Formats: sequence, structure tokens, C-alpha cells
Amino acid sequence: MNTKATLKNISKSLNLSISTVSRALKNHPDISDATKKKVNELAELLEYEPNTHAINLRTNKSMSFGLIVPEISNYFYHSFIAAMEKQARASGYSLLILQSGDDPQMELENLKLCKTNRVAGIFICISSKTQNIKPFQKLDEAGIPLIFFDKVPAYEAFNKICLADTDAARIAAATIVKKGRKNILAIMGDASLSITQKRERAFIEGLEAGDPSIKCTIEHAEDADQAFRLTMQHLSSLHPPDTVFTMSDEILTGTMRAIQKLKLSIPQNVGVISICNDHFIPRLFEPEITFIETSGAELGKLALKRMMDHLSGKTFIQELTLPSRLVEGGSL
Amino acid sequence: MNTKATLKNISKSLNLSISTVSRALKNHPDISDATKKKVNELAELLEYEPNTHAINLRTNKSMSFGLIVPEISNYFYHSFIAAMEKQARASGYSLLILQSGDDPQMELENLKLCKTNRVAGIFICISSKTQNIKPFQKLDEAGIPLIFFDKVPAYEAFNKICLADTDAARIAAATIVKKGRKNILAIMGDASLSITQKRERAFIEGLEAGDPSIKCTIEHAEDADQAFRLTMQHLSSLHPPDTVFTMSDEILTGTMRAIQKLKLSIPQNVGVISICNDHFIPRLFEPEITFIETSGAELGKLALKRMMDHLSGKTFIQELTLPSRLVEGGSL
DNA sequence: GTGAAAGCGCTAACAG
DNA sequence: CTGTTAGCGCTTTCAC
Repeated sequence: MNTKATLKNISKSLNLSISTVSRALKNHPDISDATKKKVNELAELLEYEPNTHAINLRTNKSMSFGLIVPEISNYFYHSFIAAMEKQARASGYSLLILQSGDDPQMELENLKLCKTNRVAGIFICISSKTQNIKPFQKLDEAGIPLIFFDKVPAYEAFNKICLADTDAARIAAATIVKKGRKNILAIMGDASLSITQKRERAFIEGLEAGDPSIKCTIEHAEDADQAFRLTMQHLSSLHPPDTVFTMSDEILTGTMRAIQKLKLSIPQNVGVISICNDHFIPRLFEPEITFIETSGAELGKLALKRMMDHLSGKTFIQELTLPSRLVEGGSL
Repeated sequence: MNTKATLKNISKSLNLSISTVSRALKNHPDISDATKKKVNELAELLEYEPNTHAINLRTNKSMSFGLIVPEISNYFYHSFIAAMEKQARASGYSLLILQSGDDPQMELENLKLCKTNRVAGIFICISSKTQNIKPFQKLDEAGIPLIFFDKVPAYEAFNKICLADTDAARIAAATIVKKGRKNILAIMGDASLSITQKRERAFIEGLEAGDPSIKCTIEHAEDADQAFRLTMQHLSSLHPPDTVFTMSDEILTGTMRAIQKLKLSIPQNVGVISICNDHFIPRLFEPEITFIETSGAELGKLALKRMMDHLSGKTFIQELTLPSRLVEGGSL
């Protein structure tokens, strides 16, 4: 096994100084073409690979971002992550991806890992139980740019990239009104989350403003199974709803199982509309489900763009919001 | 902003040498308890964070693994990735996750990135077009352990972690035989892939061995839409199959859309059985789809375990295979 | 118990 | 155009 190629090695073989070799490899204008050629050829031959750690140490920064999510294996985050990896790469950065398991303690450890790795910036979607924002404020003091996305703390002085809280719910309500539906079952998420409350309020207001004669029943489901049960119950009641609205992909999957079980036809027997992260779940069914998209991939791109802006000097605090859009299927 | 805490800094404030501080922080037995206490307290106060790059440079290794996948946002890989991140973390390692976009060129760049980052090991699922295995062989010379998973090259002298090629297909065939189904439509993946060929052969042999009177039609679909069309076509023919077998989650989703569109009842009008990566897709339907699990998460755990073994000296070449298991739904 | 010193591989200011 | 030098923060051998 030939010893690892380094600048030192190369410089010795060529009777040049280390700095000359370094500059030649970077195509520095000071260096003569002849020298550049020699150096590059030998580097090629020896398969020289610059040592990132040495560079990072010397320059005191690194070309990687920390990305902390509750869990990778979730059809919102993974599209976010995929989009972000691609974008980051395009700017020469790589990603240190860490899962918190929705545990604040783990979140702190992850933060530490980001710090010891001297990442150039951090993206974080906080756990639902995170209370203490001190550690995040400290990052700023340490000069590490921080961008919250999706689940963000209430404290104002942070960079945040969010989905429009109420936008999607309002569009859903407007669509239902437009289609002339009258008896709605709305299955929302965990009632204690602020996102649920906001969407719920916007949805109800949207319906009332659009058509006061609409009747709407609100339910809350914490997971797909609960959504399944609630949907079963309402759709097999004496006066079943003519339309079901679900607040997320997960709830939609539960509701769809119930509709299949009852062998109801969509949209004849019951209409369906949902808020979803992308077309993946809505397209699994026939007809495809009409949904309002709150795109994880788009959010990822936006977050990365904000970070790059920040890195190039636009360091002011900013709260960005990603608009939602209606994607028509045949379910309403 | 207070200047960054370093060993040097701390040692100066305490009138100790750098090495003493370094040792104290590592709880080295040579150092007196009094000194340890002093050092740790100040380190705490100054929020000392060891500089990973300096450590990596000095020790010439790093506590991170490279992980190269065709794409993150895929319901096989993301569960693999999630499981692996968790396991790696438990051993003190972090992950450099890179997407190749199924492009051999990008794969090479990723490999390079892993090398410049001096990762402790690499996991890779090669792109479907990867032909040249030279770069992988070179890694071995460079002393970087390499483990292929899922999509692996044919060349023998590599560490590989795979799903059992034929196992899952054989179980599917046996299950169909057992249920007394007679007229099967099997929708396989891309016919040019070796995994498809192996599974196809095993499936057919399994059927013939179990019940020679079974009729089986084989089709190939490259994506969900094609699976949709093929299923539509066969199920609305004069002599429709009584059972559809699909080779992957993706194909299953296409087939299910067709079955919903035709408003067929499962399992009365048509039975369904599939090979899937986890219960996510099968559980979206009612009744739940009976499937043979080829678990991404389990594969991830196994791959990491193999890597850790390798790192602790068990460097022999090994090809591990993850067994499949039947998960009964109500679809057959 | 503690310290001095060398050096990991690289960059960049300065000198010529 | 090229070389010299210092040093990033840390580990580790050797010496006291």
C-alpha cells in the first residue's frame, strides 16, 4: 500500500515548496503553467485527496450543515432532507443528518455534535416537547447560523421557515364551499398543537364565510388508527357527512382505509379533501385525492436558500412562509 | 462574544500545560483529582467543545461513516437510513449521507467526498448503471472498509449485505399455493435487473412445485403507472386472474389503484400479495395487503453491525443475507 | 503528576 | 513566480 499522498509528499518529489504545490492545485494565477502541469500530473498519479479535516482546522470552518429532525423515516422529513441534500451539494456543502427521536435531551446532544463538528450552519425542526430555547440563543453568540423549519419555537428573534399555518386550511374550506358540499366531517390532528388550532379555526371560518348553511363536525385524531375509527363511526351513522376533510397525510390514510372498508364510492358517496405534503399518498388511491400541498421538498429548498443568503451576509432575522396550493384529484 | 475555548486557553488560565488539560478532560489516571476538578470546572464554565477536525487530523481517522444511496426520498432507503443513523449514533458515529441520483458519475463524486472526509467506512447501494468496480477496489487498498447493501455488484471479493434474492418470491408462491389460487398475474420489476430475474424464476418454480395446475402470467412494469395499466388490462379481460402478485411496493401501489378503479373486492374478486419493505404501504388499504417483508430497517441494522465487526478486526469478506417473512393481511 | 515538544495536513501572510 | 514561516487545536511520546 503506497503511502497517502499529501502536499508535503508531492512537494518533496517535485523539489517544490508545499505552498507552491498547494497553489498549483488551486490554480492560483501566480503559479507558472509548467509547474501547474507537473503538480497536477503527479497529484493525479498519486491520487491526491485533500484532507478535509486539515482544511477545516486551518480555516476554522467546515463545508457542512447540521440538520436535526425528529426522525428521518417520515414522509414529510425525508422529502425535505432529500431536497436539501441536493441543494446543499450544489453549493458544495454536505449534510450531517441527526435524529432527535422527538426527545429534547437528544436534541441537545445533536446540537453539541454540530458544534464539535464546527458546522457552517444548523437547520432544526424542534421536538414537540422542546421548551428551553437558551441553547439555541447561544448558537448565535457562537456565530453559528441557525434556521428553524416546520416546528419552530414561539420566540421571535429566530430565523424560521414555515408552512403557512392557515393558508392550506382556508383553501380547503374554499374548495369545499365551491363544490357545494353541505355536511362536513373534519378530522384534525392533535388538539394541543398550535398548528392544529390555527388550521381548525381557519377552516371553520372559511366555511362560515363561504356558506353559512354548511354543517361541520370537528374531530381530533392522534394517529391513522384513530382516524380510521372516527371515519367509520361518522360514515356509518344515520346522517353521514357528504365530505371528509383530513389535516394530514397520516390522518388521510386512516380515513381512506375506512372508506374502502365501507365500500363507499368517491366522490359520489363521500367527497375527500386533505392537506398533504406531496402527491405520494393522494396518488395511491383511485380516484386520486384532491389535496392542498404543503411541500416538504419546497420547504427544504427555501431553508437552504435562506441559509446561503445568511452566509453571504444577509444576516437579519427573517420568518419565511411557504404558500400552499390546491392540487385537484377526482375526490371531491 | 467570548473567544472560543480551547485547550490552550484553559491551560493558560489555569497555569497548566496543554497536555495536562487534555489528559484531565479525558480522565487520565495520571492526573490528580484536584487538577481534574479545576480543569473540568473551567471547561464547563467556558463551554469547551473539543474541535473534531483537530482530533481527526491528529488521529488520522474520523468518527463518521459515508452512506451513499440512489435517493433518500424513497420508502426503502429512508427506513434503512433512519435505522442506520440510530445504530451508528449508539456507537458514537455519525453519518455523511449522500445521494447519487442513480448516476454513476455522481456516485464517484460521492466516493471522493467520503475519501476527503476520511470517513471510517462506507456503505453503498450502487446505482443501477454502475459498471466499473475499480474505484471500489481501490478503497480497500486505501484501507477504507466498504460494505455494499441491497444493490450490490456481482464481483465476489466484497462485503455485501443483501435481502434474500429468492426467499421472498418463494414464500409468495407457497402462500398462493396454500390458499388454493389457480390463475395468477405476476407483475415483476424491470426485466433487465438480476433481482427481477431471480425472483421471477423462484416464483415460477415455487408455483410449479406446489401446484402444477396453477396458471401464471408474467408481466414487467417499470413504475407504478405501468403496473396500473397492466393490472387494468388483465383484470378487465375475459378470463381475469384470481390473484395478483406484485414484486415491490411501487408496483403494488399501481395495482391497487387499478383494483380500486374497477371497484373489485379484495379478496373475493381478486386476491393480492406483494413483496414489500415494511408495513407502510400494505396497511394503507382495507383489507390490509398480505405481504412478504424485506425490511430496510433490519438491513440497516445488519449492515452497521457488520461494519462495527469489521472495524474491530473481523475483516474477512462476507456476504450476509437477510431472511424474509410473511405478514398476513386479509388480501388473499 | 506534569510539562515540553513534535507533528497531523493544510493555508496564507510575508518575503524575496 | 516561488519559498519561508507560523499556526489552526489536538494527541502522544518522552523526559523530568
